[in-house]
Amino acid sequence: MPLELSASQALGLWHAVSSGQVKLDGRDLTLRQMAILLEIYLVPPPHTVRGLAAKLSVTKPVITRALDTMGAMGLVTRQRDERDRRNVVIQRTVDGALYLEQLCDLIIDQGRALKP
Amino acid sequence: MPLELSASQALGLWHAVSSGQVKLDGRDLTLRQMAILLEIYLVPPPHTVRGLAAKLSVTKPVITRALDTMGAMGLVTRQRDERDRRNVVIQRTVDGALYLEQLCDLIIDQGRALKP
DNA sequence: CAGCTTCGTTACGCTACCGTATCGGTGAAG
DNA sequence: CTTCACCGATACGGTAGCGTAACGAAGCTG
Repeated sequence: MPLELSASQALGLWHAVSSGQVKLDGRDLTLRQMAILLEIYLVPPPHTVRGLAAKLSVTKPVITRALDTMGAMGLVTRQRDERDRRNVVIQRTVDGALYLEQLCDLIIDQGRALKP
Repeated sequence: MPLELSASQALGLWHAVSSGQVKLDGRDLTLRQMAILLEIYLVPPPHTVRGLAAKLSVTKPVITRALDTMGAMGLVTRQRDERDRRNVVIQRTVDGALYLEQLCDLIIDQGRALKP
């Protein structure tokens, strides 16, 4: 199910959704934080700090800090891996799912409202 | 030309493009900065600080700072309005157009590559 | 056990953004 | 000319991000 977008549709959609996010949601997630959050929720677990860092080509402290921030927002949770206690497993939360659901609705609505 | 997206397509696209931006482009624009940049390039001029602030429901210093940063990156330029010298007109640049063209390609490519 | 690797986290100095408040500069009205 | 309204920029204190480097805890190897 590939998606064929025109240049106008692509940038128009990005514009509408970005503006909508800025106007509606006070939380100002970084592009990196957004990428991390989506990775956690859209890719099957388990997720580790090291794995996320490699997947996004950023350093580990970037992940740790992002998890700190998004954890304080209630969007994710961390838990020690009991099988290898060096690892930390990142887990999803209800609030995080709700947040992405909201984003999803915004994207779909703005896509539907693309002006001709 | 409305665009009908499924939930999976919407979040998948957002995920792929966000990750691509993080990995490929060193510039880490804030969501707000991105919204401002797209507003400047997709909406017919003239653009003023006050107008952008109102359009995005943010304060004026946010716009001034974003223009400082993106100006240093070469993405936009500022110029006094000679007809009413209180105003500042924000203008597009070649580099800014190239940057958005790159983003556009990324969105289109990732949309096309959405996994079934 | 000692030695080494692999985790995630923390420390450090730095830069950039935030919101509020204020500041010059400009235009318009009395 | 004085006064007032408006626009963008700046100052300020606070917060949060960055990259590099070092750290403690946990596993692995011999």
